[in-house]
Amino acid sequence: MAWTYGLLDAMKDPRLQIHNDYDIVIIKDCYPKAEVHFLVLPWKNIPSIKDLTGSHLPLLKKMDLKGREIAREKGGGRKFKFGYHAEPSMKRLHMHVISDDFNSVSLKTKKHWNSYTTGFFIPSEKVIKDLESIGRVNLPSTSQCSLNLKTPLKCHKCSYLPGNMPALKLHLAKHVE
DNA sequence: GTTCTAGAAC
DNA sequence: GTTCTAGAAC
Repeated sequence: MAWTYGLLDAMKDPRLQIHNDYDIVIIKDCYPKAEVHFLVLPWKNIPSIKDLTGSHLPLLKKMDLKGREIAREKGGGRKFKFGYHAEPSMKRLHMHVISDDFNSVSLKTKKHWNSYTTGFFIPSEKVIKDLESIGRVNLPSTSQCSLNLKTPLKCHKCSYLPGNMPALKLHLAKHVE
């Protein structure tokens, strides 16, 4: 499927690049799911989080550090999440740098929501800790991933349980103000 | 990953 | 009748 390789073109596009050096690039997500949403990618051909080993630690620590730096510089004081999807749809390892308002017209589905707010989202710190301790990332199983994505909607900041996506989006607006 | 839309849910 | 979601896309 051609669309799974979309990020390989996007990361080369200077119009999307926020930062670019010899081993990593940071781009704006083309369909941001929050007010600020960047992707940190290595130039090295690492297809997915499943391919990571201890040898990637220096690179992952740099991606983490640069991601936090960009969030500080471009985040306008917003709070951020840093991490990876357990089962990404697109090729090339990419770390999400996403502001925790989730205020975006591109946030449309339950899958979108649950991919950032359940165990489907693997924080960057955990990826690094797993590689340091066991030399690989301990990921949820395929069935655990599927359950995470189908979990009933829940607000990430309070106990509110929205009945559907429009209700969630109305509720999120209250946390922003 | 998105777009589109049938039919479920209300 | 309208809103919303889930699944196909050759």
